[in-house]
Amino acid sequence: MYIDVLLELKNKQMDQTYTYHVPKALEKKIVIGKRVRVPFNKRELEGFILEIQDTFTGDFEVLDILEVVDEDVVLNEELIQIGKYIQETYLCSLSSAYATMLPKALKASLKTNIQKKYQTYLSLAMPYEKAISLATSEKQKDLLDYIEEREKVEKKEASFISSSSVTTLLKKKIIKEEQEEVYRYQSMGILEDEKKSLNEEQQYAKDQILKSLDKNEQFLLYGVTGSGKTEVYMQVIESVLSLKKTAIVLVPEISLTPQFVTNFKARFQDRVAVLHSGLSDGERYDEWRKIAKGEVNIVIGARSAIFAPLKNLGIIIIDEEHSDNYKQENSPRYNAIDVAEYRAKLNNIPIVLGSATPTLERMAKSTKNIYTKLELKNRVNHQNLPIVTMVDMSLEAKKGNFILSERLKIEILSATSRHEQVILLLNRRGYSTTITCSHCGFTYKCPNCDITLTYHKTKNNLRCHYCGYTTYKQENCPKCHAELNFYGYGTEKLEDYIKQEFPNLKVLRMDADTTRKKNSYETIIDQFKNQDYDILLGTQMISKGHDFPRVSLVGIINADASLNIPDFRSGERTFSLLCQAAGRAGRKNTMGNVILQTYNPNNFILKCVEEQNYEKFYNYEMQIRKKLKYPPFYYLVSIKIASKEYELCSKEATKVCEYLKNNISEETIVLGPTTASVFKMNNVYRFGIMIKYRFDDKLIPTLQELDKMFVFNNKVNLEIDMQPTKI
DNA sequence: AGCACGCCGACT
DNA sequence: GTCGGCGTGCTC
Repeated sequence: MYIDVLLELKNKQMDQTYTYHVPKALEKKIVIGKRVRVPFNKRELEGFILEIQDTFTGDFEVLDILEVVDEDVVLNEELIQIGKYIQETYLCSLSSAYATMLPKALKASLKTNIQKKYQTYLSLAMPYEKAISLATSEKQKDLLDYIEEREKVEKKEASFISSSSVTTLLKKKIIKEEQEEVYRYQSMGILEDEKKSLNEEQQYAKDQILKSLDKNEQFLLYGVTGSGKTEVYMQVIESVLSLKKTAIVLVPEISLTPQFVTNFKARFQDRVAVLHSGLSDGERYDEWRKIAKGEVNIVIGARSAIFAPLKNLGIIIIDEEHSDNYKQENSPRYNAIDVAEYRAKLNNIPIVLGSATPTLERMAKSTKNIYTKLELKNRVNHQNLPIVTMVDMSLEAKKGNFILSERLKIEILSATSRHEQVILLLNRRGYSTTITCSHCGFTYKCPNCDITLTYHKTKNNLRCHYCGYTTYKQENCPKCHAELNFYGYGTEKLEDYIKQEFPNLKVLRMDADTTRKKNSYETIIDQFKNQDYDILLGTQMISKGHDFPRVSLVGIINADASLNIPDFRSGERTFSLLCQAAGRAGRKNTMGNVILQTYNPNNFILKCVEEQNYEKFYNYEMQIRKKLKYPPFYYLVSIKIASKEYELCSKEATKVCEYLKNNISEETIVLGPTTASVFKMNNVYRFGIMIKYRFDDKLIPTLQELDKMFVFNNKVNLEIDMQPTKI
């Protein structure tokens, strides 16, 4: 017997299977998808069995495998196929595809040493009466009684009663010990749950989905914030489970959606496995095995949960479909939604994509009936959407109000005087974004990256938000010793300012700097929910799906910040972010009030936010996308060429561009090379090339060829990003 | 990636 | 004379 083994070698050129011979003794352990230990170039490696053959007809010497690592299959047939899909779609190596699909413990690498955890249990080795008659002391009899009562007892627990008796009884074989596998992750206890009745829209959505449970239909569940999408998901899943099928639910980021997970746990109890970033490698391994063994029927998790080895999959649900988090930003740059669609097709099952602000790509597909659109127009219990008021900050600036407008100050005071809470969104952390000398124009810049440093007052240092470079601020200009000016402001300064302006109000700040520690995110959310504080201010993480029943006012401090990011999707992101933030206002019995501060009051996107009019935003943005040949009208490929040597990088980028133009369809547009948006990062220069295409048979083979050309180039790195979400 | 082989500088 | 610097070549 011969097997083809895929080894996890970082070099792309080596991404192929290698043939090995299986010694007779190991033959019956061989199954496709298990890992084996093999000799490879004078060392030992692990790899996946991908093919089994009876004969071998090659002209090279084959070696024997050393060992079969797994008892159970790691990569089942479906996962093997998904890996191939990822390799082809995102032009990555097959081994790296499988590596990202699996928990650390199951990767084909000898470096991990995460084992199953066992507990030892004691039980009687003979009938109780006989055991008692053989006991030679009271202690032993007590212990036998104790074990008899409970059938089996954990060894640690029994030893606590009398460890010497345990040893003697074991030696005399009156009791026996057994190893049993235990799972490390302890889920929360039983939670209260009430099944909510659905309104007409929700019921219709549910019925439509249930009609298609045996079809590969794609649904876009377009529902405003607070329209009860979660309840629809849960009731659909209930029906799926009753058919003895299973479900995957993807959320953007578990830690940002504790409410959502809690609801599922309460409804489905221990039939749910939650894959979140807080699990240790051992816990993750245990959860994975629970899923593979069919001990749970629902998996909730972020991006990588789409690879959960559930059998008999019945539905895939993706919440907050518009989130950037579904796309992995390092290789393999896969998009979990594409993988989900592929997996749904493989299983011939429906997929449901939910959002209050769907991506243009998916809304466009729904107008072409590729997706079935299901709309939830009303908030449950008939609440109105909040009222958004735009404030022109250029007028405020003339009055000397640079951070908070007159209007927002008044609203803050009025809301807090009614004991209502306030959320302030400022999508920029730190204190000041730029420090410049008033005399010579010196600006603190990162020596490794091409950007200005952000001043953090708490630590009194200057930090690069790209590479983490940190330096200390001097009192005066390091060049000419003149006075330093601070420009731009972040959450830190906003916090300072609020404390000054409203000394009687209690303020809580939440951003990447205050949530670094484990659980600090939950702590801040809980503190705010418990109404220990009047104001919660922070970056976009405060806008995620939380219910704060007492919040009646949301202030968007600088709506322009995200609008001015140089990315064709910045308008879409701004609309989505601001609508979501606005949705935090007035969720229960209170009318929501949103103040939107901007220097661009005529900006069309912001006007759409003010009206909370998705249709208007969609029609406008689609026109722009069409004119500028962006998705959903064109597909994109982004290529990044990076090197520590500037000249070389520039030269290679030009060459790549020429190569592309000569080898792909004339219809396809090649733009660049241009310097990447952060031109120099971590001392590496970066050039970007953008490809816009519709149909091009030659593109993929050309990109694959290009990729190969750079494998051996250790001075210049080339990375291809298929359907990028960020430029 | 690693681990070998291979050909040149400072040292017990 | 060696020990070891890391260039490049190969891996079923």
